[in-house]
Amino acid sequence: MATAGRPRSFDKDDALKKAMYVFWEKGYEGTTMADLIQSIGMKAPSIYAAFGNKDAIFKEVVQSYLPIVVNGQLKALNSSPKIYDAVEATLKACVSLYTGKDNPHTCLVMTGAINTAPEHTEHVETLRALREDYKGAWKKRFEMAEADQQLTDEANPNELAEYFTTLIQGMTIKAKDGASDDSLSSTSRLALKTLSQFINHKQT
Amino acid sequence: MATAGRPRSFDKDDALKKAMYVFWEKGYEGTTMADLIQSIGMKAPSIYAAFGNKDAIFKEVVQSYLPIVVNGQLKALNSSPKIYDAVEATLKACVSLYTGKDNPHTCLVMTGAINTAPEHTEHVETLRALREDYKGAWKKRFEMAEADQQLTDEANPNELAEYFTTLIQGMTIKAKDGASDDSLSSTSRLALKTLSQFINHKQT
DNA sequence: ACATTTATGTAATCTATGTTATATTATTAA
DNA sequence: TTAATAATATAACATAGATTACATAAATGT
Repeated sequence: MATAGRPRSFDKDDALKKAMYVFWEKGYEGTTMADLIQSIGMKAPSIYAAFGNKDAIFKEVVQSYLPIVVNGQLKALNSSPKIYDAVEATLKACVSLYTGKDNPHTCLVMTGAINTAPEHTEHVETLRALREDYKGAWKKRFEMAEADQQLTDEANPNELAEYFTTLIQGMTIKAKDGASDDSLSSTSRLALKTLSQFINHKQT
Repeated sequence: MATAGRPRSFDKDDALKKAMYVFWEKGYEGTTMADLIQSIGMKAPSIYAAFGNKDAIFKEVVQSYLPIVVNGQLKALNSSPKIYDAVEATLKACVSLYTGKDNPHTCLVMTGAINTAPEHTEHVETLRALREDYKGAWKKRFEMAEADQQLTDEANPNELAEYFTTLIQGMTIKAKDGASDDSLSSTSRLALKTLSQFINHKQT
């Protein structure tokens, strides 16, 4: 039921999405309120009324960004029972995201808040924690593969997770620098050569 | 011979070094003139007289940082005629730099200017070009190895260069997030497993 | 000694950017 | 129709950060 008062003349979710793309492309420090005002198409007071301040908008933006990673990469990570195929699919999902024609060529979580002023280290820490979670998801997937005897004795889930997430983090900078889909794909292909050495081919 | 006028009461090279560490740790946007004033220990007018403005200081800082990469990583890249050993040594040099106890845990060229305001994209572009040069050095090294028949026919110098520099860029973010020497070292070890698959073991 | 030159510190200034005060408008409830 | 509520735009405000004006200090050259 509608409540009293003048109704909002814009859709908040739509505005959030627009803000997300701005932060995604320019990062927290590179984004100004003027940028957000322009992309959302509403004046400052309306935006402040709807979201709070710049920090609050960024927080909501980060939350609204997460499903992109969850529904893309983390879903791909569990898309196949075969660990090699799952990793291959996940890297493909990364490359698609980082070179997609309808979105900024990087990852908000990876490059959204690198060098902030001291008063905004909160966001740096938030994203760092998300990167840690992200690596945790990879580790868990490798532990599953290990339990499933798909990995050799030499394989270490934690090390493999670090290896792949390091590579992916590097890709987000490469993409921001303009790396092509082909370029990132061949890097993925090379990365998989390491994984293949840890795949257990014996039948149990 | 000394020229007329009151002599400068600080050493410019020393000041530049101090400024370098600040920018190295905090990046262009994360560094304020107040930070530089404090670390150099001289007031604004003296710093402006010696260097110009913040942009000019950053430019000098970047130039003064380059020898660290050249004398460390790029020297390591040519430290052995054997490509595998050379790459291994280079990765080791990276890890040492990114976890060294006397310096910020990242690379100024990789993370020094990621999200700047539009008026400072010049620095983003400068660092991007340096990253390109860096990758070029890797590519050249792999081309040498190729000419020396150390690589298999499947090996592609450009792809190998992209692969390793992507990984190294990822390491700079991992290190900034607090990754240990051991962690980065094991990532290096895994990365080398890909390279080993491209090493030509035949005698010619 | 004195003029000239350059560096220095204090304090002001300029500017970009985040945020809010005020008046107005559009809606619901009675 | 009128009161209450909430959103809106304009325009002002606040603040952090880069930069500079000005007076003073320390050197050189004559």
